[in-house]
Amino acid sequence: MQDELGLKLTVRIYKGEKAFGPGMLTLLTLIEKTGSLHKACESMDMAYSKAWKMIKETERLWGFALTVGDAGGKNGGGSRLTPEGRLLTEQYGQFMEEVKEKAELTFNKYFSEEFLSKLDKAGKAQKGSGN
Amino acid sequence: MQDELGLKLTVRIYKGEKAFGPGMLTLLTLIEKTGSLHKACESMDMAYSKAWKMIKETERLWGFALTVGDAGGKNGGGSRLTPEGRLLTEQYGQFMEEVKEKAELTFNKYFSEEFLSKLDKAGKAQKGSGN
DNA sequence: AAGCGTTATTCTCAAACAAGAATAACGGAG
DNA sequence: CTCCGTTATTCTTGTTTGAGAATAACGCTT
Repeated sequence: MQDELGLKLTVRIYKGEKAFGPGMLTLLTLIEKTGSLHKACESMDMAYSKAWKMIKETERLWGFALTVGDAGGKNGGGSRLTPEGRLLTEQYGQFMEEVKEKAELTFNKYFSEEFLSKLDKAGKAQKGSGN
Repeated sequence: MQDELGLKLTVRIYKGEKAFGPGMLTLLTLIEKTGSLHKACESMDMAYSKAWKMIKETERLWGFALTVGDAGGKNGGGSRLTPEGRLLTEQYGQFMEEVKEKAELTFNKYFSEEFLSKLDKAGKAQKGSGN
């Protein structure tokens, strides 16, 4: 059996350069959930160094910190979101969700069974034609 | 404030693997316009070999040809879209356009001036932001 | 003081990706 | 019958990407 048709959307916010995308959403969400950049990286299977660079770069672009971290202490330390980090994460998340929902509906409209069978027919019609 | 905030959407159709995206749209559109894969590649500054591989791979996934080409002849030959190729290109193009339009509206709703100033305030509320 | 788990930072190495060269075949035009 | 511009195909090379190691500092806990 053939694979079903599916849609994948990537929603990125730019500020000249790329300023926020799905990777940051996952990362910051996991930092908030786990309280640690280290654990967040493990969860999403991303190298710590990469995550750290991503965050630094994003912070540079926005001009404010998204996370704050402490090394040492009870559990070795940890990271948490700044208010701006939390706000941005939340807003982007909701935005992306809404866009995806709408896109999914639009997708079903354009790539319906009807269209697919039309595609199929076009294929059959093509037998020995010299367009 | 420096650069304005902007949105970039990538809309990809999957059939298990990636089956159609913005690159194919541009490529096929240019083939239709120029009548040649060679010229299309030049126009969009893409290596011929890469474009050719992309097309082959996409055709494999869909199970039908998207382009047909002739080597030799009056102008050296050329390529054109099959009916399915044309249909798919058109449909994806319209779909993508509609999704982008809607997403743009949603973007303006979520990343309004109001939200941006809220973000700014959150930043000010944060004490010594010695980043 | 040693150990632990973390943040922070830089470096090295391999894999993925894309560009461009090289080669062959084709068929009309000069 | 060679030249031209194309399709078609593979190979080499350089760039970009990301993973993981290495190193240091930190502050609880034992």
